[in-house]
Amino acid sequence: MNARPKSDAREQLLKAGLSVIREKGYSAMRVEDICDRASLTKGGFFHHFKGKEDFAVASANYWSETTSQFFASAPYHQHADPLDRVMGYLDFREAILKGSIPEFTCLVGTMVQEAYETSPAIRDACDASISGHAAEVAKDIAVAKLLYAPDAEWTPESLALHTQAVIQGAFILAKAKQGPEIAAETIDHLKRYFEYLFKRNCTGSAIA
Amino acid sequence: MNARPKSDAREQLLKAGLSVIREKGYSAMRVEDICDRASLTKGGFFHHFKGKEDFAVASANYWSETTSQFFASAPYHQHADPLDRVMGYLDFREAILKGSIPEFTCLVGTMVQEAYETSPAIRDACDASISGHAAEVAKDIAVAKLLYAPDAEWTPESLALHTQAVIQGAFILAKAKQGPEIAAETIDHLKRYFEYLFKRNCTGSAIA
DNA sequence: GACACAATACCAACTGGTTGGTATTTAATT
DNA sequence: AATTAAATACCAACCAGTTGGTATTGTGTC
Repeated sequence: MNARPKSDAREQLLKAGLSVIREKGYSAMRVEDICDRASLTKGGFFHHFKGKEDFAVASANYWSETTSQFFASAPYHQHADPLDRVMGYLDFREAILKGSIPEFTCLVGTMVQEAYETSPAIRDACDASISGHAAEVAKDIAVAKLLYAPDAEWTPESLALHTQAVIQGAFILAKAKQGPEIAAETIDHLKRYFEYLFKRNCTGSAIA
Repeated sequence: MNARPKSDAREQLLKAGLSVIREKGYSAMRVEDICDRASLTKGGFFHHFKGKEDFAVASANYWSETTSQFFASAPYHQHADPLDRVMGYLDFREAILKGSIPEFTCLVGTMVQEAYETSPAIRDACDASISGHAAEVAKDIAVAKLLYAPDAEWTPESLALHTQAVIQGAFILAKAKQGPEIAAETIDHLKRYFEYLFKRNCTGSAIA
């Protein structure tokens, strides 16, 4: 049996990394912080990872896996209409702004700010995570565009990346202002932009 | 003579801080990095600042001063029409995405991500910087709204903060993707949103 | 204007706690 | 027996902050 319990210590370490890095950032994270939270000693940590940077890359990849599963199982995918799926995605992003700030903010958005100049490996892993998620969103946007805004001049890819930028920026504001309220407001603006783009504007309903 | 050169060493230190923190972040910044770039020794550093955290707060405040002067002297203020000033601001934000990434990205947006949990003093200084700048932008937005969208349901304050969120998020994408191009694209989306909000839409011109 | 005196600005060397990483050993699994 | 997983103990480098001292500048006093 259990040919691959695969020692869940590694996953415990990665889970610990997600929370520590989102609290303190990558540089301020100490290897011992991770070990403490995972109830492991340093010897164990260095058995599973080559070093701190290697761990950060693994954390970004683990983040990509867990978040893509999380979004893949989200309810908005059930809508038949692609625009409903897109707007459902935005509603979902807003709805999950719950709990403490480290709980709802983005690991890779935090980490890339610290490591983009000093660690190409970390930067690439963060970029892959953000761009990969954006590409998923872009799929629904592309189909919705064909249906509702076929002649618009923007591309689905750039709109999906813009969406990620808004969300990342919302997290920065949430951190500065100590709460998710402003983040939700900025996603509201993004939703209004989407409504305009997909021609639910010009009916007079959106503007008072 | 020169009763108060006021020792420009302090300002040299602060200037060094702006570049080092934008390159490596706050935690990875070493006091000696600052000293090296300012051609000073550690003794000199600790003469001017109580410690690293105190320096970070001073850096955020220095950033607020220099950027507010920079934006105050920008050409877009000369427009008579408030909406022209608002759109000019966005054009200006896009136009200054030049040079290397540490040169055009935001000090306080970077720093608050690292320090929001661990240093209330730094967080507050970063928040004051972002919110203060947003408040300046909100002034023109408020006047433009009265003229062009008086009944719209959004507030000038929330739109100004949304604008800062987009810009901060654009910086994160620029860091992940190693260049300003995506940042410019996301500001293009923001400009399109503003055109919609201020009723330059509904003419069919924006959408092919 | 000369002198004492005090404050400012800065430097070079040092300290001590922190921390990423290693070497060695022990326990479990196959 | 061999491989993997994890613990204990340790090290060397790093780095924020300290100390003690030296120029330089400003200020009050005679």
